[in-house]
Amino acid sequence: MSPTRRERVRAETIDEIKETARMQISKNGAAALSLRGIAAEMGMTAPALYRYFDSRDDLVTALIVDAYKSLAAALAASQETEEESHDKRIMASACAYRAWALTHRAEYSLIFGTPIPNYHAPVGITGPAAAQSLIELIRVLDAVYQDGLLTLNELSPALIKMLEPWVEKLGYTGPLSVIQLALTNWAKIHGLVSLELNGHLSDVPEEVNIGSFFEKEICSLVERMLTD
Amino acid sequence: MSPTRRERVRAETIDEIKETARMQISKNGAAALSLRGIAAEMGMTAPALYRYFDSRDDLVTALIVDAYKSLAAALAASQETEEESHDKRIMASACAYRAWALTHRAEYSLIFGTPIPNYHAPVGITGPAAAQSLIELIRVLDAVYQDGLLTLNELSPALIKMLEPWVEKLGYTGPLSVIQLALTNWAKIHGLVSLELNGHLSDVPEEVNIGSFFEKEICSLVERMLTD
DNA sequence: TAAAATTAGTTAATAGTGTAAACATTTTAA
DNA sequence: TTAAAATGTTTACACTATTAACTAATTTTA
Repeated sequence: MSPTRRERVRAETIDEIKETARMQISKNGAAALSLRGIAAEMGMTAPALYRYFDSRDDLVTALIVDAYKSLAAALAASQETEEESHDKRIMASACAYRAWALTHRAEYSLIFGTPIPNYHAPVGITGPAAAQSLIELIRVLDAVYQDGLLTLNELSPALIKMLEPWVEKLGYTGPLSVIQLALTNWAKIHGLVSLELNGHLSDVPEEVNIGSFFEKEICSLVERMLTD
Repeated sequence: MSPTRRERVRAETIDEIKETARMQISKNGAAALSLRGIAAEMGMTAPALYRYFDSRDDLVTALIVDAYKSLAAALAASQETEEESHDKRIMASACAYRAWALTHRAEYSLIFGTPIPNYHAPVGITGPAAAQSLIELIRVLDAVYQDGLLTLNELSPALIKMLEPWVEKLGYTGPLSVIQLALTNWAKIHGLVSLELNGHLSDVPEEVNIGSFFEKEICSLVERMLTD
């Protein structure tokens, strides 16, 4: 059944609230998000927002879920290419991760930054959303594995025990070692991007040179992963 | 000249304020820090704190500088050992980084988390403090370099341009390549620790198994860095 | 030692914040 | 047309940082 008029304008209002919130976050930082500010910019009063979100935390949770979806989409889009070479595809994935972070700072800080005052993410909701992004990173490595070109590690019992919960969570049926590689790759990429975005790599955050630094690192990361 | 009585109790009060702040941060998160809360716990009123810090931001800055000093000290302490083998010393450094992060969550989130609402770190003050920590990471690698056991990379002109500012900032006179290795190592360690602390690696943040995951990663990181 | 100056605290007030309750208005459905 | 549901508003409360004005204690100086 098609949505009624009322449902449509309600959905539009929700989108407007979230969009306004994202603008405020990218302008003043995630923690400075203010319901009153959002409402004012929309020509409403703050309590009206409670018709759409039960609390500020609920709004933040919705923003986080959206952010994960957006990141997953960006990663997926990076693989929609004719390119066959695995190393280039991995590189594209890593660069897409960094590019998304640089162009979606509000969303990035929502996901990976220190949470907002007194906000505690409901893992039941944000967990699955986060998994979607990681799955995209795994997909790329899985393709390499399918071609028999991935250097698999031997896993200690302790490692296996830690990785096993991910199997179910991600719904990935390949070897645990692929998950392990995806996680460590993610950590390295994330480490670089995180330091860059928080200004720990340079006083001039917008330095172009960091891009080449990043690419070189991903390059050597890829080299060590591929057999041939 | 020895400090007067007044200077002494003033210093003690400042310490008490900072200590109370750290407790609040580790309890409720960095952004939830409240001057009123601190004052209440100390049996004072909030405005009295302004005799000791010009603003909440100034207090935060002081806490950040303290945190960097504490991290640098922990890293330095990890090297005060009879152990001669380089890989074990590097491992000790990395583990000390992680251990410090796990045991000083308040300080860690102050340094590496998303900044507090509307707080902007004065780089002139926090920058040098941050450098102190990085220097400790470099020191370990420099020892390897001095023994001629470090695999040095060739640096592209773009990379050199990015790394050069660090030379002056850190006061390190060895090859740029050592700085590059220290930075990328730091990024990888930081990536792992950051994901772990923010609960991205597991639903159960206190899982012991993550430790073995971390150690295995640092191991292979070290392997690739040492020649022979 | 007495007076002056500095320091450390207070209370009161301003301008923000999220959120709950009560009420009014508009839109939809019977 | 009437009842119900949805969407607002205003008001109020308990928080937050910060400033100004004032008081009391301490230290310094004459």
